[in-house]
Amino acid sequence: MATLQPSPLINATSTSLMGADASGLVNLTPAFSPLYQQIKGLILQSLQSGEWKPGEAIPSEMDLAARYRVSQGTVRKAIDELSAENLVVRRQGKGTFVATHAEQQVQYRFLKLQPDSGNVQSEGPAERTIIDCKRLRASAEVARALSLRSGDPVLQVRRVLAFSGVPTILEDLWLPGSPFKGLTAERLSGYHGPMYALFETEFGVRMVRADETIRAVNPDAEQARLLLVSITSPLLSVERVAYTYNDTPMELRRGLYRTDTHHYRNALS
Amino acid sequence: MATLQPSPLINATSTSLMGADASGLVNLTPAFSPLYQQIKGLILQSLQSGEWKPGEAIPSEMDLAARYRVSQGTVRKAIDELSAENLVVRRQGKGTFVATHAEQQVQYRFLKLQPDSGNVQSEGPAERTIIDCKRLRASAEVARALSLRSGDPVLQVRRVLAFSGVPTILEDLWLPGSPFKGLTAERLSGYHGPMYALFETEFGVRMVRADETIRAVNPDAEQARLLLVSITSPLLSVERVAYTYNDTPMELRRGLYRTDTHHYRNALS
DNA sequence: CAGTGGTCTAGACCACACT
DNA sequence: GTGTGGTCTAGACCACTGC
Repeated sequence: MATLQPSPLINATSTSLMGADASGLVNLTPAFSPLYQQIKGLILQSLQSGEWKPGEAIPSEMDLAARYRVSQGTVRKAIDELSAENLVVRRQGKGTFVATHAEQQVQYRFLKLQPDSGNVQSEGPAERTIIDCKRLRASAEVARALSLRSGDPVLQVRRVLAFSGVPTILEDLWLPGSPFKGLTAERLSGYHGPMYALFETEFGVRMVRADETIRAVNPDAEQARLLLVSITSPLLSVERVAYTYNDTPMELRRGLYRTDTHHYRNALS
Repeated sequence: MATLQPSPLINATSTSLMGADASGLVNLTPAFSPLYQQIKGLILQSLQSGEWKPGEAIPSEMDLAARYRVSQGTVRKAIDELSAENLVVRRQGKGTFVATHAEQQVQYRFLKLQPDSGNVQSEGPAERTIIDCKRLRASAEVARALSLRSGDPVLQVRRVLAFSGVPTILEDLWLPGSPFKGLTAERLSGYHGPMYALFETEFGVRMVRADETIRAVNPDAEQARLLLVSITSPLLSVERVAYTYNDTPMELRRGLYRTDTHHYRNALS
């Protein structure tokens, strides 16, 4: 747990010092970024490298300020942004913690489907059924989404989520083969809790961001069978690409949602 | 443009002063809020009351600090939050401006439908056709969404948006009657630009936030006719409630989106 | 050039959580 | 009590905009 300053920080000015800056940070005017952004980048590196793991506390603001030789306020601003991006969670009086999908509060953060009446809590947990889990070669489409090459090994998972016995979500997932080596249907079935939490603890992969593309479609015969609907039923198609740190895509997920008792909720601001 | 301090600000402590606080702000410990939150509330009031109109600059941080008798940093934190909520826009070197739907950059901020290939810009503006615009009494459902009473006067608008000649969006809107007195089909047809921009300039109603409920549905006969699709085509149903300041609902909008050449895009974080 | 928002620091004190 | 994040202040300087 070395706390050496990893590399010289670059300040925004060419010649003058700022405030009571004690570390003599200097910079050429062009190609620069604010100090707190650089600090944010350094913290991000430590998050990526696994120096602090999901659920753990990161060093206090004072410690980080000492480590990077900047003021507490600068560290604070860096952490503020990380907190706004849901990468860390601040808890007054306790510390700042690496965000995790395993917490009760933010479980299923990426799942926007809600029951029409009542809330997500009142509904109880989804009943999960793994339909399939196999290793195969990436198609061109999957490869593009995951930034792989066509033919690279990928893992494909198909599962159904049911609420109160009603199958509501049919999902196909594609995961890059190497980071998820060792993932099996048994592993998935045996785990109770969010899938992204399992990814964190078992494979060290933390999803931080995702993009969804939504369409209205009709299911094919097998999809209709698994969701117990007719092939003429309109369904929501939700294609998600989920990213780890560094905007690295780590999952392609195609969901089919029944929206007769549930709806996709989105807040615009 | 009076700059009197509107009301005594309440500080977080009971007896001691904070820092070099010169205004002697005092408070009982229970029932409090941070100073910058109170400042934010005061700025919000001025935004609501129309003291500063969309597109205009609000006073500088220094001016506001003097007006409210707090430090610049406290005003800054208040404005930071307003900026994060898209209520104001900061422009370095120029000032802080009341956000507006009329700006080129953030036009159609609430419209998440995008062409499958290319971006929103490359597509060019939508061709708009007002189908209907009439005054009527709020149904129970509409009344609930708009926080009105059943039977209260509302305005209903139906329109179609087409891209490259292809009708893609069919929208029904309901607006509370009193704030939008004087809105007619001609007014809407004659206006080129975002509808929410017209609401700002003509009716002083600024939409700041919205919730969308999304489902997959089939159109009825008339909807299918207007969108040039069959009644078996799956369509995206997007029901939106848009809010002004103070979480006051000011619009109910039901959209039917064709998703054969477009898709609903959502970023999760 | 002056004025604006943006960055950085330093120090004080508050609210909260644990021990 | 000690340590954490949270608030508030004051002052300095930087970066950008427009006169």
